[in-house]
Amino acid sequence: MAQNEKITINDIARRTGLSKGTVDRVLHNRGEVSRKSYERVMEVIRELGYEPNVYASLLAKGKKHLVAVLIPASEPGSFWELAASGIGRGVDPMTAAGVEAVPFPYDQYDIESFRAACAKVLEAEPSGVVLAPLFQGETEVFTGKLAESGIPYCFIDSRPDSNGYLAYFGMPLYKSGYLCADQLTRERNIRGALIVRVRRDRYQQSDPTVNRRAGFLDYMLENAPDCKIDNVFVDPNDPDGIYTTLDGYFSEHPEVRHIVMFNSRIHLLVPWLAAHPDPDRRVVGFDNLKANMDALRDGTVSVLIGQRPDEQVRLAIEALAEHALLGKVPPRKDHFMHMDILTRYNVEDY
Amino acid sequence: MAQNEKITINDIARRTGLSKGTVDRVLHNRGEVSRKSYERVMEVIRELGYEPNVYASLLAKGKKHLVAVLIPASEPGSFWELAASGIGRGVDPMTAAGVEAVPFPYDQYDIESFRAACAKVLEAEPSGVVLAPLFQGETEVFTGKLAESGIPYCFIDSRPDSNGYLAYFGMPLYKSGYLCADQLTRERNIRGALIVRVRRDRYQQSDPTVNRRAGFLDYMLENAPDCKIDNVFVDPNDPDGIYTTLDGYFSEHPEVRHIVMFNSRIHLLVPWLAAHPDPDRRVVGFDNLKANMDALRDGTVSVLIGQRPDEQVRLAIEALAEHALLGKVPPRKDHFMHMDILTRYNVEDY
DNA sequence: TTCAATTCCGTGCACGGTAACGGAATTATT
DNA sequence: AATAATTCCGTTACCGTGCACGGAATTGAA
Repeated sequence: MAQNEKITINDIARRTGLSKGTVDRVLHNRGEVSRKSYERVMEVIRELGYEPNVYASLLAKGKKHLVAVLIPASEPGSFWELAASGIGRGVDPMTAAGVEAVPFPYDQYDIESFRAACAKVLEAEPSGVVLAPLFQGETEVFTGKLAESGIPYCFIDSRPDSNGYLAYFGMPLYKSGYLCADQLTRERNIRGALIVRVRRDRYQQSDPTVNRRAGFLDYMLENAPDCKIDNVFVDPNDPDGIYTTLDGYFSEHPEVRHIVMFNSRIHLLVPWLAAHPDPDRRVVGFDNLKANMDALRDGTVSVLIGQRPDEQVRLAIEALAEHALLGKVPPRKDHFMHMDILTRYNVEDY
Repeated sequence: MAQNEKITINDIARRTGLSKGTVDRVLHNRGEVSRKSYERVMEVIRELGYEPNVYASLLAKGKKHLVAVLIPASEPGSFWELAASGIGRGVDPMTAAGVEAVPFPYDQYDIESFRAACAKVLEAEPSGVVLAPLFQGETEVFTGKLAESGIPYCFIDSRPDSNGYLAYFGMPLYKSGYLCADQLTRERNIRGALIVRVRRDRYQQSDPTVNRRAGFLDYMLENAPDCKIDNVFVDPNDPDGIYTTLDGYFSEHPEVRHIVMFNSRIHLLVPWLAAHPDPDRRVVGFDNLKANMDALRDGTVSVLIGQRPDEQVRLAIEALAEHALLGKVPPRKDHFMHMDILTRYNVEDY
């Protein structure tokens, strides 16, 4: 494959009668070049269509690009563990291109640990940052600092109203509630559905669950207005409480069958569900945690809606890498990812 | 970020008392090295955990790696157009790493054009080949030649029984028929279903459709043994014929409602479906062609099962790139990809 | 006009690896 | 033992960029 000869800065130097040192100064516009020479060089660059040789550049400055990934610590079986798995995966070709992604974990329930992680990130002087905006105010403070330092950043999972980010990768949250409702209501005349929420929701509402619930309720309003919809609250750390809560509710409301949760914790209901089998009940939850997928396999959960958090992380890293390496800016800012419908028949290869 | 110092071939040269020329010869085992020196070098390499610097290597040999993608010409709106779109996308970080993927299209109905494309690929001396085994015999001949030349290759879409490939990326075909049946039979007592096949199937059975049909029939046998299942054959190039065929069948069998196709051509049925709306009818097809997705949006098709052909191509290219650049061999050979369930509620962001 | 201060630019080494070339050391041949 | 043939290995010139250093050219001040 005889490519058309790649042109180098030497070619440009020769063409302009200048030296490669000067051409280099122009390319990285770090001054010390007369206006006349500058323009002449730029002209020839455009004319010949010069493109820098990435390996040579990388080799010369011997610098690896660091992409910091600022997400909650990945406790085993948690949603953020899935996200974290996107850091290593699929990034190998990029590693070869001189990009290294490094996680900066923090405790998602402790704002102080978030602040500490942010400080560490700034200290590491990364070429880019991937983060999930869990703490709204603090996130704003941090991204402000990033902007000051000229460090680009991408959001995943959710997205604040600000505007300075390079790109966002996440599920369309409102629509996912809609989809969820459609999967729950296969039958025409659904009588009732129960929304199970974790107790924390009452105080600290997370963006994803709020939006999903909104989409869900709108769908039901449009398509099943007569359906009774109830809410119960449970404590994730109290399995017995969950069991008795469900027992209590369903003994009072035998006409209600279907169950939905808008966070990733549907697996918490498995003990009760397994103890009260009902082939006509539909149970819909979110996210492909291992425990959730197991529940899908044994039939206690009907459908999971997945969003591939690992892909979100990977794409965000890629976007930042391309920005760092080639100066590329993604054509769109907001990338709403596909919502995967998981059933027992397609969960195996997920 | 002060990394632990990267060790270079110079370090190894110093440690062994040899020169970097010798170390290089060992690394690429191109002979002219005494057994003793060879082993000494290998020992130190292991000891220090040497890893070659990819950019330096790439820069020095100034060679781009070529990955040939041997798939049918991407006619607009066809399945292979989707696959071809994976060639450019997401490969950018790899382009930076010195890998270029180039399509070698051929006519999927003309074995001669396939042979010609194969010849071109061999001539181009690629570092790897991605191909879909449409012509069984000829594919075997070609992969034999690749093996002779030591060129690794990956299959996508489908996979022959041979064993020399580096990796395979595709949908689990049999299981996809199973999934398809589950999506078709939401209701308990389904009366009948119609399988629409393209006429060519009778003579040249493609692997994917055969396997899908097998999975479908097995599911029905297990879960809905009383369901009547019929087959009709249509000619893709004769829209009127399709219309009258369906008209004819359904006037004779009003009790049958649901329709399924195992190739990517479900969109061929849209004119008839649109003219005969039925809210209780379920129509399931495969692959996210634009025409199919449009049918999903307007409600004529209920569910599509997608396999992300672009991802398959991308992953195959990546695997070959890693092999070429770093000598990595994928841990598994067979990668069965997730089957996406598409409905009108999640088709937008696909 | 002369010398100092800027501004601008060329030179040359480094980055880590590749591969051609030729020479030293070893072995084979007469 | 002398010469030829091998085997083995070191040297060296790249690949295209980045960047420090120093010097030439230009401008300013005296």
